[in-house]
Amino acid sequence: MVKGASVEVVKVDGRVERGEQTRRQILRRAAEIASVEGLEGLSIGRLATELEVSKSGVFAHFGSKEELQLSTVRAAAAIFVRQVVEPALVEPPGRARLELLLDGWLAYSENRTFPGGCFFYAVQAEFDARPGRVRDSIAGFGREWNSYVRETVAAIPEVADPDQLAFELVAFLEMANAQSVLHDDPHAYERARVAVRNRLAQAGTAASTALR
Amino acid sequence: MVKGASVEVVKVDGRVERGEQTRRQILRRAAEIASVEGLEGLSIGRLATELEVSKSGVFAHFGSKEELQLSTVRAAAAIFVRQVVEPALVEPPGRARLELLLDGWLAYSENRTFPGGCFFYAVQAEFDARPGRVRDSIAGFGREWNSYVRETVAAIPEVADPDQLAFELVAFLEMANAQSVLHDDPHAYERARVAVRNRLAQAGTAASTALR
DNA sequence: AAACTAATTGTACGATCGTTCGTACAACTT
DNA sequence: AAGTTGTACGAACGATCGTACAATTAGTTT
Repeated sequence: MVKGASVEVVKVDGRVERGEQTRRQILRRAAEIASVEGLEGLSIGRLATELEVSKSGVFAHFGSKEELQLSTVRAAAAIFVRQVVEPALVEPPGRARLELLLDGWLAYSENRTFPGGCFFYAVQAEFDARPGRVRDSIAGFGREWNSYVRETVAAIPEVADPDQLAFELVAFLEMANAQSVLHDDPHAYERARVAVRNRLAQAGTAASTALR
Repeated sequence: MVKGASVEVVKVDGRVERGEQTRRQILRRAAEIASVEGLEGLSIGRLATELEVSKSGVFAHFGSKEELQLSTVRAAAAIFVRQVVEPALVEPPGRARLELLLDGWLAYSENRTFPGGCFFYAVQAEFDARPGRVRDSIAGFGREWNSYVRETVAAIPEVADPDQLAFELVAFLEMANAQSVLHDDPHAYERARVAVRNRLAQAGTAASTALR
């Protein structure tokens, strides 16, 4: 067996290697800025200044601001998946996985993975009413997230209406993020945890169907 | 009695009258734009072009962009109060007033009083992580709204924890707005109505305390 | 009719925006 | 060693941003 042949994929070009590292640094910083200032408030010049590189150097990586925004959204989605979705996969589908998922989300918001709180909360509100590829991309990730929560909820046998329950649970999460960031109120997360616990307890009883 | 003496307040100066009307038109349009593009995306030049007045004419009314933003927030708050808060006052404090308030909010979002959905949802997410007077103003109105919902909830005798219930109810409203605008999904409002009905039914039973 | 006042306008400014272009240099290929 | 490729740079572009200020128009007061 040739050593390293399967570790270093195909390319070992030091130039593109360096380029990709620069690109990663740009995108990480871009996601941080965008979570605070929005994807429109994110400017190429400011990004270059903060990273101490040239404006044209930043621009060359993406070719247009729209492409930078799209790449930033994708990069933030990867961070979100690694921080929220993947840790919950250690549990098999069911209530335990759901609780890990929701707790993971609240931790992701609370520990300020992005300085402005949840990246997607910020950019969804920014682009929800505009046309364009950036909005479509954001909406696509939002749909993916909603679907995943719904499926995770649906894996619990007692749940009667997964769509409805997923709607309410995600509402608690986003509300906690919004209240915490806007009002510097750490109690919001405890409110959300109580709401989640209460709602899941309700879903586990026959009363949930009787209440219709 | 002198006719009209109490109707036309003190001033009858046609110039300031015209000025105030212009100002109202500017602010109405500004709130519409800001609900879609945000308060930063709102530019004085664009505002002037759309209203077919001069850029300096718009600017003169406010003296700075920050003052325009602050005035826009106040104008939007007045519209919100008239459309959501005041109609619910026809009912005395209690469950009926709360239901009117929540239904009023959902209608305010659903019928697109502002083209981008709820004005405050949009600008809260935009300014929540930035410092400054505009953020402070938005946060102030947000606190007022939260307090009012909490007090309205607290007027219902069966409610054990008004803070918690208000948190959850508002979460449903904002989630409906967000889903509706981003995904063009009118069903989101029905989801919110179901969630509200279900949660209020739960609050009216002894089970709400037993579930702790 | 003249003097005054308030709303609105036109012109101009410096700064910053996204974008384009030619160039410099390091790294890889032959 | 010579040639090619990829990243990063500096300078400049037209457009738009918020802002400043003098001129103009419309309405009120004397």
